[in-house]
Amino acid sequence: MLTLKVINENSEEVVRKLAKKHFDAKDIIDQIINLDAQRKSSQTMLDNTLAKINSLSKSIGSLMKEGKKDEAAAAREEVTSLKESSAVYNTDLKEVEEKIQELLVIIPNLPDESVPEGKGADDNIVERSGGTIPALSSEAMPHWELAKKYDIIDFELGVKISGAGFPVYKGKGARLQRSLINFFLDNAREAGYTEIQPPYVVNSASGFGTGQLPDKEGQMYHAEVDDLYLIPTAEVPVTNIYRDVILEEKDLPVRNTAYSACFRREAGSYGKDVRGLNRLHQFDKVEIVCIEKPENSYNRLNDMVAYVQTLVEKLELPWRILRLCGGDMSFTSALTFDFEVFSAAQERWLEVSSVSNFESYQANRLKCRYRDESRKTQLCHTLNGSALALPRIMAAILENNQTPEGIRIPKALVPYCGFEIID
RNA sequence: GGAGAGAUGCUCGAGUGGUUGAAGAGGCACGCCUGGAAAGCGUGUAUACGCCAAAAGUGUAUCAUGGGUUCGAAUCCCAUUCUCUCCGCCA
Repeated sequence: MLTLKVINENSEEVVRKLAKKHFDAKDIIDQIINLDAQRKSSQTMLDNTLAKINSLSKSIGSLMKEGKKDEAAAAREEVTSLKESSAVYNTDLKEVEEKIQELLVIIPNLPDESVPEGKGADDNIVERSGGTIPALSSEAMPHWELAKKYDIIDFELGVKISGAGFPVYKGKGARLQRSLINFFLDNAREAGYTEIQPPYVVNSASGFGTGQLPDKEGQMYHAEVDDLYLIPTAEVPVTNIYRDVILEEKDLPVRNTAYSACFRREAGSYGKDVRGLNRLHQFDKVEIVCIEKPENSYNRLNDMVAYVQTLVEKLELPWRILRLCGGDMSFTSALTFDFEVFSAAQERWLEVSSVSNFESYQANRLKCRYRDESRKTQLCHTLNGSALALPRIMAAILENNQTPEGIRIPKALVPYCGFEIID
């Protein structure tokens, strides 16, 4: 969430920037500024009252020692009445703080100046692209048919065991999955990321820290008995490592990578988008998470994008990078680059990675700070990206590399798989 | 799951109702000392929010978390969470 400081000091800029996300912030910002003024005055009143109570209480102690019982009793009475008013101020303060919080939480992050105007996916800008789209024969099959033909992914079996969106990978399909995970983790490690194995369920404080709660509660699986949430991405546990943490400047940048299964309810999705591997309730992903000094965060973002590019290149997939427009960006992001690979039989671009700079928006929720040169604490910037999400990579590999003899495995993966072809 | 013990600052650790934001030790930082280092000596060492134009300063809150008792709570009471020990179960 945004800081009160930013809202108070740059309210016009905040409203202007949020317009790019098609969020009309004028009223909310005004409300917050008013509430914040109330908050300050309530706090001042409360503090002054408490200060009086404290000093009177102390004097009672010494009056009792000196045997001045009457004076002590008088002080006691005064404290009693002060306590009544302090309770009122305290209630006021809590109420106003809650209201501010409720409003802060519904304001999206400010988009960076470089974010293009636009309403939706059609307005995203292609930054660059590479690879070649293969020319497939007219008998080319989409990946869900290939999966059946070679018996490597069983969607119906997943329905039987769990439900739609929980495929069962078998034989070379399962091995290819495992190979991709190792390939991604090894590449990340070589690029300087520290490997983390996080929990796959998190508490609500973690869900709040990264922004899934309270607004996206319906998108997570919730184990109610223990009040734990299945993670929708490793971003949640890995970023929450740094919740309520003050880092030293020398600790930055933090660069972590983690593999996890990801669980998403995907309530409201339907149609061709969800066919086959295109959208699942459980899928595998390797994530990269960085924490940076504010002045370095956009360089870091570029590094992360460049790194993800090396992955799609090594996998020999046709790829493109999109700079998301204001209307297509996530709530919490300041700047996002999406990676898409072309799935040649479906003839569609599939999003396989989303790399974002959240600036201090997430860090403010997390209370992730660092001590700068002058030993002052200030909010870090957080960034993350998929590197990469497996199912759509799998879909593209299967479709793009299909031949009459079978499905050819990209060279870079062969050492991981132990086979060159699925036949 | 059952029984018991516990949770204090960066760490260890004292503190069972009244200048305790918190003794003492260690660590760390800076300074002195030294040719340099060690030792020694000295100083400093939380966070958040208010007040103040700002610095200086100062107020409030925080001794796991949330409530309660009291003029006053790290200290007493209740609930929750977590940790440890023993028993049970177990990949």
